[in-house]
Amino acid sequence: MTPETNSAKKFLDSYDPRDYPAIALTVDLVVFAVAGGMLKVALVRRAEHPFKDGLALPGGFVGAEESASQAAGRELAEETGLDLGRLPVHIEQLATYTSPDRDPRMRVVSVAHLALLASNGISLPRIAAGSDAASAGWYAVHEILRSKELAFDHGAILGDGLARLAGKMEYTTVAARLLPEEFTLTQLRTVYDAVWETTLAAGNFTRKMMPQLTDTGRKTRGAAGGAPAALFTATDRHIHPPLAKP
Amino acid sequence: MTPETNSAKKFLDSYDPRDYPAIALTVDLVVFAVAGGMLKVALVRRAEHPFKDGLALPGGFVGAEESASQAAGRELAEETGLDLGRLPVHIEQLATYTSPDRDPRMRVVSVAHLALLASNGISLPRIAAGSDAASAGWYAVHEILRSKELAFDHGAILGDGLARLAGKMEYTTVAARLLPEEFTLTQLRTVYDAVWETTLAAGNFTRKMMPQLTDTGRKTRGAAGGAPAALFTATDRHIHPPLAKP
DNA sequence: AACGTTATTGTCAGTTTGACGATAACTCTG
DNA sequence: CAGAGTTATCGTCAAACTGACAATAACGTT
Repeated sequence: MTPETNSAKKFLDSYDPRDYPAIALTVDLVVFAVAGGMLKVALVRRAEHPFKDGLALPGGFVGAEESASQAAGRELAEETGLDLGRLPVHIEQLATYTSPDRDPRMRVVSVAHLALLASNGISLPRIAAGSDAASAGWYAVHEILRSKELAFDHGAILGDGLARLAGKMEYTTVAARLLPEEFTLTQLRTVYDAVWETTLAAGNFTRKMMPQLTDTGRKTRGAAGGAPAALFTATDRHIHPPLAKP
Repeated sequence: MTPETNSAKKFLDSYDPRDYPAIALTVDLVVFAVAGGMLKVALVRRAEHPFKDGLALPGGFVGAEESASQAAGRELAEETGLDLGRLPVHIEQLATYTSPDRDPRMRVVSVAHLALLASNGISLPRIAAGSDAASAGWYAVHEILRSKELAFDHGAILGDGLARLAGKMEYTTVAARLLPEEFTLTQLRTVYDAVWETTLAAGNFTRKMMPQLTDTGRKTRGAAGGAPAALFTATDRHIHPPLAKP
């Protein structure tokens, strides 16, 4: 039996790092936010080869004493300049991409994470370019996916991230993580419309979601025309039965 | 900025493997099958320290030219002696475990995979112990989870695997991957009962699942009492609306 | 004060669910 | 070979849920 066919447990007992090609462990971030009725993703324009001047997901190296999720949080702060202490961000692991040739330089294993950034639905925080990036900004997700112009396998990762979010919104209240602590049902419906590229009926949406949320008792004031809307908060919860994507 | 805080892309440009601690990339397998009305998982008893004589998930090292999913398929064959060419097996990536101290010997990053082995629901193929294992066999999942006696973080991985399967069975027909190509509705219901630890009502289950499956036109023959049951096949499909777990 | 806009509630027909009974098609037993 | 026991499938019925609206109420603006 060759070393490769041994199990990892046995293998490790006689493992010498110098005998084997090094592996770089990284995280890539799919950072979503909603603005102007559209789902946006944070992308950086690469300053270096390969894929120089191409668009890529922000990401970075996992430190020796870190877990991937710790690295994801740290990179989110560093690479985009977002302050996690201030802004509430939801992060979860998405999937891991291990194809041996996904990076032409060496073997790079990337643990992709999905991050949901809370916003008011109008404006997004400016994001700063990280060390290797020429610039960074927010891009419309559905357009980017159709254009297929992301570096490395980041197009596939972005697609997986969107699928995860769209799916989870059917049976949980995650969509609320893209909104401020308190929000109206219309804001929440806007998130669904942005992610699903749909136009849900307001009345039915309210009837379905209302019981899943917590009414703060307060209402919006000074909206430009129209009745004031009730303000709700949400905790991550299962919707049962799910809200079906049309 | 320290090297660690650079993004991976920049980092790699000046990367020297010798400067950084090596990372072992492995796969762990959560192999499920149903027998005797219970959900079983394939486990090996460890022959070596650490966790000598403890129970662990089968797994192994990812080769230099392999992706994690390729390694998962190879290890499933090698570590358990199952012949994938013959037995139909469904494999999907589960999650990646990266805690720096999850293995006391060195940094081991493990990409866990979920594997569903088709069986007739009665007997399971004997599995052979891999190179590092004293023995290997099938264990009742729910009991193992309650006992919390798995090595490393394999208890958490097994729990995540079960949650993934249980959840996916609500809105897809994956459960059929634990059965032969052709199966009856009662067999399928047995899978649901085993995974969910429930007892679903036969009539309602039939009404709900029937339209999701393909009727072969054939029927079972020679069952020990009772009417013959129609034989169905399934392709991976969404169930809409989902079948709710009680 | 009238008007346009928006949030929320109400209505109603059609669908799905959960509980359970009825029927039909087998094997096994005496 | 005539029950008896089992099992698969279909039928029924009230309750819950959905999708498509209409109706009402509560604002800001003109």
